[in-house]
Amino acid sequence: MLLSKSCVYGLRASLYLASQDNGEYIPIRQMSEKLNISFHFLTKILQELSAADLMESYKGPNGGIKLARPGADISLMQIVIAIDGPELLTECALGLPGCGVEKSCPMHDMWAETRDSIHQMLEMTTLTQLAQKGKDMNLRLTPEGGFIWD
Amino acid sequence: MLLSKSCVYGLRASLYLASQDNGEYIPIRQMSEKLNISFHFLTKILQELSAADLMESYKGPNGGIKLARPGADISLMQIVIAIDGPELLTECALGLPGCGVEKSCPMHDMWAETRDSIHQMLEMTTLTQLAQKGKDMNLRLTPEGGFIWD
DNA sequence: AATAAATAAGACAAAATACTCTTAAATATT
DNA sequence: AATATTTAAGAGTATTTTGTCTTATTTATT
Repeated sequence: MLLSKSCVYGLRASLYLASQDNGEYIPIRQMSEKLNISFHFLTKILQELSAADLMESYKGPNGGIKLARPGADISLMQIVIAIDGPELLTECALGLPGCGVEKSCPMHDMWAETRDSIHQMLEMTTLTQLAQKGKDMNLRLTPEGGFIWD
Repeated sequence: MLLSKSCVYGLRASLYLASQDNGEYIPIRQMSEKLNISFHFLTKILQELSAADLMESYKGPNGGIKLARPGADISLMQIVIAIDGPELLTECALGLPGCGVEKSCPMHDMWAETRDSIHQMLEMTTLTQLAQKGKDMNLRLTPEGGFIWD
């Protein structure tokens, strides 16, 4: 499993927000129902993203959550690091502490390559790119197969 | 985290065995001490690999475990699938069930590419290759930085 | 036959992750 | 001011993963 479940939920929520007409706050409850994610659990994840300055929340009626910046300025990498931390891109494939600093493990080089391609993928892709693609091609963002409208 | 801890332990043990003069059974206790992995936990993992016909065990004095086939005929992929299952190579990056069969998620294409490069890496690499590399270059297989001898 | 060395198997415990529930705080509306 | 709507926070539960411990079984050696 590449990403934790929390991280995957965070990505889906981010894409949901990036697909909305931006500016206004979206209630977490609405989003949790659309995306089929437990409301309280999603709230916690979004709090992490807010703490990382990727989202902003507002309490009270008409409150909710929104992206802190245009989706074009937020990469998938930033979401992943905010939730799962940087370990995916730093850890040894064989879990050996200090691998690479002095001695490396036998998988070091090949894993560095593969890790780079994962890094590239996450770094180069913005929320807006994927949101646009999802809208244009009517792709899936929910378990049921819908995007943000249905 | 790409691979589970069990899987990483399984890979390290496999590389340890592939680095030995082949043929004889290696006691699990010895291996667990060298690799700094809990003996009973490692035993369980090796049982999974035995069940997958990747290893063979023998009870009693002079017993232990060994590769069921030459290390050159066992890829990292086989170890990974035996322990973690095929999910890494089949699952949707956003965890959406049925992604790809009818509708795809917005990450589908890019994840398919990255996944392929992971697949390639694991499929193309054999235990013997890495064991040889480890011996030749005196690389790290233990937390302390040693290979199979020290 | 007895003993010792090894894996097999299963119960158990601890830790991490995933998820739920309750109460508090903020804010708009009436 | 009162009420309703929303996030914040923290306690609590469930599940999965990781790790430990005990007992049984197999087999070589004496």
